[in-house]
Amino acid sequence: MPELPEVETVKNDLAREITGRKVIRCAVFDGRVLKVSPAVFTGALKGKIFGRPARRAKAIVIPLAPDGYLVAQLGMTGRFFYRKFPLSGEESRDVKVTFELDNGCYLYYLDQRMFGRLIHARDLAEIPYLSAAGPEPLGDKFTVDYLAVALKSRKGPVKNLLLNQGFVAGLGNIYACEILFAAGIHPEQPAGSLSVPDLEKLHRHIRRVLREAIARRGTTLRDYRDASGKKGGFLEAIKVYGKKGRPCPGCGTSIVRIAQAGRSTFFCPACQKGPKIH
DNA sequence: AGGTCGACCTGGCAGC
DNA sequence: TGCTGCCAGGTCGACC
Repeated sequence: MPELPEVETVKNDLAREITGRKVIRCAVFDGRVLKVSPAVFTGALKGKIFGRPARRAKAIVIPLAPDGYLVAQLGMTGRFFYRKFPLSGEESRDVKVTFELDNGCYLYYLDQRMFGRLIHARDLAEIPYLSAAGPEPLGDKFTVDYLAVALKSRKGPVKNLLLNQGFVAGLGNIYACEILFAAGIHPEQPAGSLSVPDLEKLHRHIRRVLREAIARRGTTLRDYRDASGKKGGFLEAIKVYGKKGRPCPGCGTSIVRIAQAGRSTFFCPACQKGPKIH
């Protein structure tokens, strides 16, 4: 489900609500979202105080006092829900882990498909996903020069490289499609064959699309919710993702769906020319 | 080493 | 009304 803008939104919500709160009780309802046994996990979390949550790639990193971290990878359908009152009945269907806090409120981790993980770590270096993540697209290290070097000699389609977290951290299927549409770049264009103007456009639109999506609190296609249970507002700004057969907002041509590396790609064959090398 | 594919899960929806 | 097959915001390990 969640790509950078959605994770950033949830992280900001959590920062407001749980920073400085102590975990009074922790209960696990399905250990498959953990990497250790429920007993080990709850033992590690009980009595800890949440520091201010941060985001790295698509992970939420919550420092714990006096030591350690809680790292959440939301996968496709993982989500946090912060509430003053306990969930009940239908609401609690996908609840996997519950944290009772010292202000009487509850933090829930829910996950329908259970591709997400809650990880307790003493040190962030223990988590390969974090070590392997490339530069943050909204950070200082993500420059046009970085793009030029990183893409050089890459033969694969540019769309696939955008999804590679080691190349740039945080993009997923929705924003990769939207960014390429905004930049006018064909998703099958070999990454290494992009011109300098294309690299500049790609860089600019990666940042612009992500910033706008964060401002609108992410995209809800179906499952995504923020930490108070609300949908994101970027759906109305989506131009191509999920819009096969609908007219391109730029030129009216029908949006096309193809599969790349086993995942759907949506694009406008008229506005996104190429691939130039075939 | 770069790139692709299936597996991991549950559930909603289209089509028959 | 079933039933079947396809699809889904991600990541990982196996393989070519």
